[in-house]
Amino acid sequence: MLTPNARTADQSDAAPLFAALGDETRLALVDRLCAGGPLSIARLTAGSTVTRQAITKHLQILAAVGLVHDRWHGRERIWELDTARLDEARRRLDQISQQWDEALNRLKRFVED
Amino acid sequence: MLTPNARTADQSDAAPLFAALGDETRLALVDRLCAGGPLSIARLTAGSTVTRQAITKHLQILAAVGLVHDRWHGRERIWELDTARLDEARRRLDQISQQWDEALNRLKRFVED
DNA sequence: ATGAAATGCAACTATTTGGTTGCGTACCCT
DNA sequence: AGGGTACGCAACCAAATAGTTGCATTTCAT
Repeated sequence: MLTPNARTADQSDAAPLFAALGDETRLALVDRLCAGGPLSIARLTAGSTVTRQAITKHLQILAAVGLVHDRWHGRERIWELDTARLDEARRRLDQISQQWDEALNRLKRFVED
Repeated sequence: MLTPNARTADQSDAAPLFAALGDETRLALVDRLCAGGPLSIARLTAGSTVTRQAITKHLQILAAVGLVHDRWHGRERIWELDTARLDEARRRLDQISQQWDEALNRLKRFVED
């Protein structure tokens, strides 16, 4: 429809995603799941400075924005990156950065006139 | 050098950047500065639900990660996107998403074996 | 069957965060 | 000169956040 006030269509709920990533511990968790594949809470806790319960909470926050999901395997709760959602998130990041890029180019053209 | 444990080189301080973007109000500010060019605090406050002081604080948070910077013009404090840093941030986002992408592909290959 | 391992749940705490109000100051304009 | 406009600074507040500890539950392995 391209209404005059179109702005920010898809990035409307980008803030919670950024917020979920805006923590060192959580970013490290994403990192480890990225590099190491599915891991149990105990595994993820080992090497971390914080307690298992803290790790659990962080994982739940990541799950709330769909970046990870869990699966039970015996007495272990295995967490893994949600590849579909993660890819979606990646595309959203690209999209936002592209929006910024376009806007910046417009600004540059404006300044250079 | 490609050491065995290379991971996360440049995304070390990505968390504060994500955190700065992880707030609706701040994301909206970035948005407005993106679309509308440099604006004063009063201008940025108009149309927002929160007070001028709140806006000021948010701008300072964005400034702390280098996304915006300010410049005095008479009695007005003009805020604008820091294009250089923003571009850097954009590239960092791309880089992280690419890292994720590669890791996910590795995971997929691993699963499909 | 029993003990250790992996986890959940709940209560509690301290710090950070997002926001406010009140008041003072600098600047512009008529 | 004097009033309105744009802003800073500081104190304050409520809610959210990141973390803890303590205890109960399930599951595995011997």
